[in-house]
Amino acid sequence: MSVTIKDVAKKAGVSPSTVSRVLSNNSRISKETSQKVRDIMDELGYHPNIMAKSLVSKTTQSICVILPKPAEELFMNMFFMELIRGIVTQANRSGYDVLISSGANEQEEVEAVSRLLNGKRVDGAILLYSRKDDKVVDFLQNNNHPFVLVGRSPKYPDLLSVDNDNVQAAYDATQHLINLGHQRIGFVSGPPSHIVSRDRLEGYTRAMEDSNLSMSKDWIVEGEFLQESGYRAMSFFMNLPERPTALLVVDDLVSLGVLRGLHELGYKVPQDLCLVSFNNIAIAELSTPPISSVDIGIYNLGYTASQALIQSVTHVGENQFQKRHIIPHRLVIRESSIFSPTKSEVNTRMNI
Amino acid sequence: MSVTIKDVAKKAGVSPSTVSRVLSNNSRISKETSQKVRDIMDELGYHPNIMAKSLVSKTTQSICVILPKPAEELFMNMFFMELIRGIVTQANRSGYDVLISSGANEQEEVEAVSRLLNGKRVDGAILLYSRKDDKVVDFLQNNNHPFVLVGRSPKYPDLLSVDNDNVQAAYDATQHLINLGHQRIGFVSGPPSHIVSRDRLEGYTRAMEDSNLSMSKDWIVEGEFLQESGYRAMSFFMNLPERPTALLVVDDLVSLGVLRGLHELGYKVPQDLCLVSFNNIAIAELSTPPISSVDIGIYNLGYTASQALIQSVTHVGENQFQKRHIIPHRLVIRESSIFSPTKSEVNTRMNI
DNA sequence: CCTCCATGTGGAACCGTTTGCGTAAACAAT
DNA sequence: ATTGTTTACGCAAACGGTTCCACATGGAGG
Repeated sequence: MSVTIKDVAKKAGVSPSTVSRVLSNNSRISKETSQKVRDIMDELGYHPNIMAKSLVSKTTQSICVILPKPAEELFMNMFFMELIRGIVTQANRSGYDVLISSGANEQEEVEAVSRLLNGKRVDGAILLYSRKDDKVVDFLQNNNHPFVLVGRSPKYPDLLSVDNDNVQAAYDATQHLINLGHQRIGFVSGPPSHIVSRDRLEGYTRAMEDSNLSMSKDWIVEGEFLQESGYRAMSFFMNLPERPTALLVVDDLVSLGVLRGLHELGYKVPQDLCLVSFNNIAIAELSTPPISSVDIGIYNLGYTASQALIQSVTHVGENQFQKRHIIPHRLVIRESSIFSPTKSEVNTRMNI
Repeated sequence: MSVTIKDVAKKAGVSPSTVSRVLSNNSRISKETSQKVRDIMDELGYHPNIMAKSLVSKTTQSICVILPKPAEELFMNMFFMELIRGIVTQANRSGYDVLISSGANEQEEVEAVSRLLNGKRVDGAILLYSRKDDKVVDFLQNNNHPFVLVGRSPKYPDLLSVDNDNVQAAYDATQHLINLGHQRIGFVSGPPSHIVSRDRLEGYTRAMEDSNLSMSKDWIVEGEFLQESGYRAMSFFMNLPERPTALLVVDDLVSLGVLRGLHELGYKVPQDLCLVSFNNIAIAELSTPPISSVDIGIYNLGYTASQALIQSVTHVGENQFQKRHIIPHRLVIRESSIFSPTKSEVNTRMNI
């Protein structure tokens, strides 16, 4: 049997209400009483029961985050851990706890979220928006539960969301390659159903157009967010009569596939082909050679998502705060796009 | 205002107790009443308030897992996500929720855990045991809260724990190299403060001894669980008058460093040096060449940890169940240790 | 016909907090 | 001396459930 507020009250010779008021030290309690109660609390090892507190306060001081389905596991592992770290750090700083949930399929996800939100176990949810259509989003909207999307959705334009400016990110990355003298730049995209693929493609296209560089359909291939897609894209590009001299790749993992393919065929990066990709997950730095990548601030995405959500649950009703949060990106240049002077080889990249 | 058990009771023309009994369908409620109540619940969209339930039942149906400090972030990202996935999946299957917590330092970790466990927000904790000394472990033990360790600890031998047989794992990996004909096998270890380094070193040593292969101190170098350590170890080994022909590496990330170093110096893997490492995180498969690695079943570690913890909190007092769970490992052989026939190069590995 | 037991349900206490309202005491102002 | 105001605290209801106990009903057994 653990020690309750009543035990403290009794031992201190006051009422439970007084102890409660000491706990939330905003009320008018005399210095002496307050100190005495605090001493007793320490002595007895009192810890307020969070469940009881949230029963009456009608707030749980916790949020949940929905893990995507196992199918997307591989792609998401590094990404998601970083995101969670950001979320948990921010949430804890605001005195909130974070609950992780998942479901084997969309239906299970909805059930899990329903149990958590409707059952008043959490105050709000963070979810990764991936597909164009999402039953979880629909559910949360219909029951108007507070939630925030990581990513953006054309279907739900004015939801609370945290995202990058992927168009600009792709523009910047492409511009980087153009500045290096490249004119024939290919783009390895993801599935067109993902908005992020489309945004990055758009940024790429704009940058090419702005520099009056020609593009053909051959310069653009679509795939999944998987290594194999990169491998296939690579062999497609390298078999072209006019090969590109640089590639913009939608995700680091895909880049890894490109890299492996090139390695197998005996091509060198960046000498034979330059590479820039997106997301800057750990493997970008760790691969051989390290991959230039647009850092999208995953931790920051999580941190900001948590912040936005908690703000919206604590100030429910007030509608004046920002809906869309754009996290800044930053191009991290590594060996895959720039010839490294530490290696004593002939730089042939400019002879294109 | 959400719908409560009383609303359901009133509308159904029964008492709250009856509704409660319908919810936990074990009591003696007539078929018709039960059905009627269920219908009303659906109609009203009733969801039991989890907080209220756990206030009286004194069980929260949730556990927490403590993230290690940011310092270990890099090493842990992929590992931890996989672990969490295992934990969450199992927990959800058992009707439990999982709460993620972290702290900037050990003191903060203790405070977080104290708040969660003493505040009765969670029923138990899962934690990664890393160092030889751990305030969190001490805290949990002293307040005898249910918890399970992922990893093993020589200081606390008979705690509830989930772990691999790292000695055997290293033995198997070494034996694999020996079977391939290697005689000069080096070992790149982690920090000796980590029990996992010591265990794997022991397995390596035993295997070498069992095959009557000579070892010198030069064959064993210690480092961190970082890429740089691998890089340094590589240059140490390659400068030796008598180089090893194969390396056993304590972690995939370290292997990546070795690989990069070899690549820079123009050496080929596995032709010039064979590599086997541990953990089999995603990068092992994705690197060039793919790294042979001992899969330690990270998901399974998490899954089992959750299972063990939940079992121990639901059957508290009963002391008869298993304390130490050993998760099986499995050597995954890839190109880094075996010459791949798909590549048309001369196999020089056996000419050692 | 009376008792007994099984079955189905209601009443009320309780879980550990918070909080609105009430009040006693002390002091200031009239 | 009476009234008003402030300060410090207690009482009790509420939050939304669960569960022990009581009670009514209806057959079965004697």
